[in-house]
Amino acid sequence: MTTTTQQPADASTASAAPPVCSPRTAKRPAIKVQAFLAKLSMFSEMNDAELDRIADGTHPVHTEKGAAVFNAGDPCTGFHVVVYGQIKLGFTSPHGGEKVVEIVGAGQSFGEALMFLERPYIVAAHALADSMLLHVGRSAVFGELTNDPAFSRKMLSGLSLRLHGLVRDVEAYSLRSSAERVIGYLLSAGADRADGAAPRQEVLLSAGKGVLASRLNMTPEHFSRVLHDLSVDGLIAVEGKTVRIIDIERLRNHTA
Amino acid sequence: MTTTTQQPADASTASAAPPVCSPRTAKRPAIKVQAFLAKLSMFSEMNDAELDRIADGTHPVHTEKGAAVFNAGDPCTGFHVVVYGQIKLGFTSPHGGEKVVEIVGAGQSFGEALMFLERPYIVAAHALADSMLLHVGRSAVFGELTNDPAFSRKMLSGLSLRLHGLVRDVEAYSLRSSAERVIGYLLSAGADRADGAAPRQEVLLSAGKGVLASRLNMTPEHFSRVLHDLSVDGLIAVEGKTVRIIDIERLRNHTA
DNA sequence: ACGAGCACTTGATCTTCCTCAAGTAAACTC
DNA sequence: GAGTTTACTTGAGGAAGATCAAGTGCTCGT
Repeated sequence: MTTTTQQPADASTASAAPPVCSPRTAKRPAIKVQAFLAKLSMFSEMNDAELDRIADGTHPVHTEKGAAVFNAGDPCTGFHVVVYGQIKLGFTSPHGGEKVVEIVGAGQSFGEALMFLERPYIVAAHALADSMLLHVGRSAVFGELTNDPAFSRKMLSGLSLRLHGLVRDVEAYSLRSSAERVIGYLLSAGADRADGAAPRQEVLLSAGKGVLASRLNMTPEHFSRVLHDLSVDGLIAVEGKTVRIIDIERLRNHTA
Repeated sequence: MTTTTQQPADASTASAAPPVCSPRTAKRPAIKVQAFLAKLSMFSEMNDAELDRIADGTHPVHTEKGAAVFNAGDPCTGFHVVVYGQIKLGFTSPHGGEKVVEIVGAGQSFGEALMFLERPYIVAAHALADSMLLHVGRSAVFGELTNDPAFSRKMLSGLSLRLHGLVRDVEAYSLRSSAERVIGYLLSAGADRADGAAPRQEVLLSAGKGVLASRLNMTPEHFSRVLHDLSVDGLIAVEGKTVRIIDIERLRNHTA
């Protein structure tokens, strides 16, 4: 079953489906759902039949920049995978403030945990860029869980990894200064693409500075100042959205 | 629920406290381990044979007050369940600071996530009181996962719940003032025992104030001051380790 | 290209919370 | 039951980061 663009397989029941289904069926990038899913570690060991069943419970969601994928309080009917684009997950406080918890890019997924808890979302998801997601329905996932222990293991690993990341965030928020958090981000963002030993010298900021600042638990102003200070000290050079790391050793050891 | 002093339910036989003894050998009746495990939601649907296999991979761990169950960097060979006592999970920063991430009481478990990731611990676990734990070995768990989908689901739910709690913590740390975090703690600790609608009037602090302060991301001094201020405003009354909630409505709406 | 709007920067001030330093009360030893 | 340790409180001062208020420079739409 080589699928073309997937129809909202279950549109009848999925009244909560985002309103983004375009009237013109024609020219969306026709991606092969199974092929895409198979590349995710979560589904990597599945055979064709399983993949087909998952794909049956999957439907595409197109979200334009700035639009919400879901809001806090919405019921959770499955989880999302980013095909292309970028999504931010965050809280909005009653007093108007916002806190970005996670920035999710292509190939990453979000919302699994809520799916298992049968609770409404506590964060909102907004597109930072025009994005295409796949929504994988809960029942498809639950169906495979019951007969595929390897898949269960993958899901457990995925959830554990996320938990681990969150604990590391808590550690950073609690006992690291804002400058240290910025440095930590730069180093890890630089390490991402590092092939071999040395991290990259040029880091492309993965989102706007305001969004990153919130992700790092600080105001945009303060983020700007930290970047400025690091530049003055000759540790980095900021050119728009790219940061060149000048002295990685001193950056690692920096304390202030 | 969150009582500090816990009865050593069955310490009678453990007078000389043999540090480790297999559940199967006669000294500590095997039946007890299974019976205890069966009460945990994680294992609640298991049949006797499964429970026996889990119990086979389980051994008791006695930890006295102040001692470490494990430290950051230690390899993770399974997860722990608290039979009685109380354990704190936390980071120690290189500069001497400490941040308590979680306080774990009887009937609760910890360390599952690391078990799935095959990574060393990133937090340390210390006993806040003389405690007895059960260490459930990874291979016993993994064995049951492969042939019990219901168990997998339970583990996924458990992990999801923890993730959810952590996200709520991040929200609290990010967009709530310290006074709001204290109030949130008091209300949720009070809600624990609430049968019916109204939360309890008397809250027994689940740990020492210093530990709680760290859990809530503030210094002991600041925690003390917040409690003082709330007392002065007539919202609560502090008597040692118990806090009487005087005006719950105003407490809920308190901002500052 | 033009202006409009948005994202980012920079500066001045203010708040929250931490740090350091005693002091007091409760708990544990002997 | 006195002495010591540990836990908590209280006070004064300070530092990290937030807020408010203008700027400046980009991007984007027409």
